[in-house]
Amino acid sequence: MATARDVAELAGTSTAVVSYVFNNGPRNVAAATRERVLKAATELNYRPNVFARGLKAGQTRSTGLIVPDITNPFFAELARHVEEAAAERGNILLIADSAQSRDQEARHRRALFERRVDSVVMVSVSDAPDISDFVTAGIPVLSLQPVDDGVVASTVTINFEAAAATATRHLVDHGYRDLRIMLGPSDGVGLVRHRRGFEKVVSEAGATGGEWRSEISRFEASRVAQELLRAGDRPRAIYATTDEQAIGVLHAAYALGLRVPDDLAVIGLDGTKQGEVTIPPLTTVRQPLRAMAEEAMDLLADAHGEQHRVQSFTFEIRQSCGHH
Amino acid sequence: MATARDVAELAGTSTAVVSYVFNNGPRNVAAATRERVLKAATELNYRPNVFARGLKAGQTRSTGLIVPDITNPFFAELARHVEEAAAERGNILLIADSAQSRDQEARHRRALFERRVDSVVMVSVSDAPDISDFVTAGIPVLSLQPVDDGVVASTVTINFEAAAATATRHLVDHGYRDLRIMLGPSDGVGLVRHRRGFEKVVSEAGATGGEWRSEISRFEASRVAQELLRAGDRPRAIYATTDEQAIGVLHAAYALGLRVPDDLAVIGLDGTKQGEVTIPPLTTVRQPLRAMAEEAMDLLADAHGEQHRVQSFTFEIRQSCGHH
DNA sequence: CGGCCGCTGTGAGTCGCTTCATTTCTGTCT
DNA sequence: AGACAGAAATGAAGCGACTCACAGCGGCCG
Repeated sequence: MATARDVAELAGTSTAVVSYVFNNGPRNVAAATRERVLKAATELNYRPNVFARGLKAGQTRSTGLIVPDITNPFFAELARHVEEAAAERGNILLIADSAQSRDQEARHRRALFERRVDSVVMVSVSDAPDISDFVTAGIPVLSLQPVDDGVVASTVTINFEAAAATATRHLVDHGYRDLRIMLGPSDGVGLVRHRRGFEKVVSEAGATGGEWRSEISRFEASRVAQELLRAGDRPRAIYATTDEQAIGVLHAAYALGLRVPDDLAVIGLDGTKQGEVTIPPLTTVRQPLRAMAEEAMDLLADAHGEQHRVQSFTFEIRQSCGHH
Repeated sequence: MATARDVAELAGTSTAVVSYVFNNGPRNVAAATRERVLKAATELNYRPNVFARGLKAGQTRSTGLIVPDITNPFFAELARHVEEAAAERGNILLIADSAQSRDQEARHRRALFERRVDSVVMVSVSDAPDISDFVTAGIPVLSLQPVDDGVVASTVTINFEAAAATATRHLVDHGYRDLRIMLGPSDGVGLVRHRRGFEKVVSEAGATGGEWRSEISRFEASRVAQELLRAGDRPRAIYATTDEQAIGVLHAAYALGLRVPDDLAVIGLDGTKQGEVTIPPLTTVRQPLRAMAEEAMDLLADAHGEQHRVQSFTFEIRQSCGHH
């Protein structure tokens, strides 16, 4: 493995110059010298050793991403966007999957910390993740989901209350009077906002509401929804706070022989691409992942204390809600 | 951030001893001293600097994983299993998503190389990825999909020819006589094996075969399948060489008003969990991801030259093929 | 009682890169 | 031509952990 010294020797110069060339500074290098160095580097297939660099410079040009469940396509898409945004800014992204487990998440936090990532983007399994290690080490953390007060992290999110209200209003406006909201398992701000948006619209419309909780997985959501739909007072419409759960609801309806949207309207939230090819295609509130990822990386790069940004969502009407 | 020197001072000893304690060797440390060191380390929240360690030791206890498309749940599940297998062996996993792009894949290979991963697990976008950097640097590479001759990498795969034959035979045995295979876009050994297994069974049975090609995405697969199904000589059964494509076929049928399995039987290959909640649930050949991940990490740890291991698949019969 | 062995502990060199202080070079102005 | 400013290049000092050669210290044997 070639080192900077090898390159320097071949180019007839010093390691300092090699470093300046590869980092575009902090000193200037004459064009001719730069050429020689680059040529020598190519010839030797030289790559700066990340460890030596990280050791000396104290920064690693890497960002960590923690997602609660990489098998959920929403988080997979999110990872892709964050990766791209990081790459555009010259950073590499370390993706860590918590597999829905708080312990795994904690393990990953420790691993990222030890690898001295410059910053962390996270969607935690919980609403109040312990990020004190990062905070005391001065590593900025940004959450792409609302977090409880007391968690010192910036956030980039959509307005979930408005999102829930939009979806619910759409259902109400099209005549549905018996609705349910399917919420996630944890009890934080996120849940509160979803519920508020839903209930406000329901009560204004004088409709019937009600909530169900499920783990964020299509499998659990299907199980829970089957219970719900088998019960006597089956609702006519369900708003699920994630697409993953909405897909479970679609399957539950299928399993029970109910037709969507004729017997049951379904709306999700997230806006993954796969909503286009569910059966039937899923009406959903789309989070602007690309823009959120960009803004996240920008905020982390500047890192002027805690920031909270709200991005706007779009409502994608497809067939599962019955009115397109 | 506390260093070994800080710990040593607090414990009244030298950095060498701190190192011996944290690595259990290579020198012995008296029990009393070890205690003092551990206590000091806890007090200072000391973590060995990964970069200093990696620089000196030349190994990083990290493995890279390159997948062609993390939004494909099969690869997401694969990533999770490989991550677990790596963690059990004390390694951390760096996940890289090629996003179906050869360029991205090349970029990730470079990034992993620079980060001096000890080994690489990959599923390439192509059948003959250029892994010469790793090879010349002595970093072992293992592919979880068959690769063309000339690629110096170990492999852990199932027998695709047998898998295709099993699925096809199931269709033939249940009376289907007009079949199609949906293959992926690239032209390597993988494709050849799938095709061979399919065609052998088709011709033995005197049935009608035929092949279609599609990108590995449910969206493209749906588009391609809609063309296929709209044509005059619509087949009665389709075997897709990935679940992702099979799901696209399911959607294509839905979009055209065909019922699965009554009008069209569908079988996939991969065996992701989500096949349980597709509409209808998907019959599929399951790859033993957990076992494959374990064996992959074991082979990479021992790294005795190129190895090729074949694992056994299972055939999961659900409703999409019409006979359960 | 001297010599030697084995067990602990220490100091310093090393990994490859970045960067600062310093030297060397180039070219312009008087 | 001499002086000098500014640019370019260099050498060397770290960054933090690992590890080797070596020193200190008992204890045991002859």
